[in-house]
Amino acid sequence: MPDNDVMPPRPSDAPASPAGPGPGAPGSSGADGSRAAGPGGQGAPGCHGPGAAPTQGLRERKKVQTRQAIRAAAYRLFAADGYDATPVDRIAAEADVSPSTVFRYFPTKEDIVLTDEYDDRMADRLRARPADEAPLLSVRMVLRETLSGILADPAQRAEMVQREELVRDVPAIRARAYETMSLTGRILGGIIAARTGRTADALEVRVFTAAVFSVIHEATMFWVEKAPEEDLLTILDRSLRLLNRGLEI
Amino acid sequence: MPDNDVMPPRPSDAPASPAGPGPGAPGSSGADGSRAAGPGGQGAPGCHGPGAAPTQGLRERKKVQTRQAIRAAAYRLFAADGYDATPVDRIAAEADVSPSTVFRYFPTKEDIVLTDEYDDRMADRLRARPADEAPLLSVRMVLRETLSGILADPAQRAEMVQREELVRDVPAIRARAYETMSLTGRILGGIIAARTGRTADALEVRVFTAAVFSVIHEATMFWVEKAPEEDLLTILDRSLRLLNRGLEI
DNA sequence: TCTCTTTTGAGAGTCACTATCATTTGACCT
DNA sequence: AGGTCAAATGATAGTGACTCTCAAAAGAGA
Repeated sequence: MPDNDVMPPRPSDAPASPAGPGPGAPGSSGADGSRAAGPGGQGAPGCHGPGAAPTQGLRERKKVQTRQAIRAAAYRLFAADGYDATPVDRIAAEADVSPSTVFRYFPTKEDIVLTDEYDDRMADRLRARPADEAPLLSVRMVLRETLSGILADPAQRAEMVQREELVRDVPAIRARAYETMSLTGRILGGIIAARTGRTADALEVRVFTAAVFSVIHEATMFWVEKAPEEDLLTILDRSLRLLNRGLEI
Repeated sequence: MPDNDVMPPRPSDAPASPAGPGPGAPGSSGADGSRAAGPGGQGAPGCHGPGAAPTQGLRERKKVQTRQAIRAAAYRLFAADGYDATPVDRIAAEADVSPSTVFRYFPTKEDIVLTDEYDDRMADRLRARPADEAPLLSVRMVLRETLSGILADPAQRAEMVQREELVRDVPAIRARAYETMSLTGRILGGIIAARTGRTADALEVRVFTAAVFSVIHEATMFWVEKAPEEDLLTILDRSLRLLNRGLEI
């Protein structure tokens, strides 16, 4: 049975399994390969110089291409006509693939917007922090490391802003964003648990990750809604420090 | 222009309005009238004693009846066959109304499960707390007052457990639950803001409500998943105290 | 009982998604 | 080159949640 390398897990899978993420790694499928997938992003799929060894086989490169084409088409149409007014069929037409192919690459329309590639990198960075550091401080540092890279690159920054605007404006996307958040939270929870000698499903660990991610989300929303020119990192720092102060406001 | 008294606001409404809740109160429509709407709940729609004056006209009473019938039918079928395996048409048939009527009463299938009637009461109780009390303590007290009432009544408790189980198991419902949460958060935010001399959309206020509600949600999930016999109030207290300690774990 | 308004039901349509199957296409081997 | 196999694609036909519209039914008030 083929079971399609291309297909990430559906949100409606595993409806009643309280266990951690299954063998088929959730979150990012790592298949993207190149940054700057945004509209017009020319990226660098295999351009390590003229005549360099191709990164992978033709098949793999085409998959990355198709994925980016669909995403770029979608972002373009969403920006022009709005999310709800853009049927998947039109995205498929714009990306020059069949509707079925779109669903093969992205299990839901929302996932075209919400495929997070940062989770793995953040998890690695978190594991790299000293084990005796206060968990909340570790999170702040990791956030700083990860985001400063993204915000520095105009293309990545623009894509992030557009995505957060969609999160802000479209209920369906916002809803999935929460879900993604709590999934990422589980990864974080595992790391924090290991470090503080608890199990990942201990109440304290879950409360910690829920609060942290919810605050990160809210701070990001504040940023796109109210202060897009201000420094996101500053806003996040203010927010997480408030959390660290026990929410004494 | 009729504009249907029965119809609560859709989740997809107001896609780009960053302003607070509009004039048409979001959250609960207050149309339910009686508690214990769960399966078999006989409640007390107008039973203030034999021969007492009817609460309202026949029309209003029928609306409440229909609403409860749909909800009861849905809960029954969801428990028997599962949420995804139960089409709205079958709920309509079971409740003996047409499919269109179901959608007139509940804008989405998820809303059949997630109509919160507690928001208004909690908001009132929060406003009643002394203004100089620490916000987080106020929230804890309000939660205690509200929940102890619900948990004491077996019918209400059973309905709450069933609802939280659906939130736990069904991604679509969980997603809407987050949305409901952040909507309720806005109400809370308004009250906290007024009390601490800020605007409702100040970063500190938003971070506060986001953290609080997310923790309440996570603690409740912990309760249904891990410790349904334990006291929910104790779990919530532990969680909110951890939050108050600045998440030092 | 008559009229007005609200509520309901019926029907057709849209769109996100699923399942299936034949066709194409890159990968690998000789 | 040519042939074989597995994987990716496209076309087609569903299902199910919703939306819109309009005519019939039923409570409210005179």
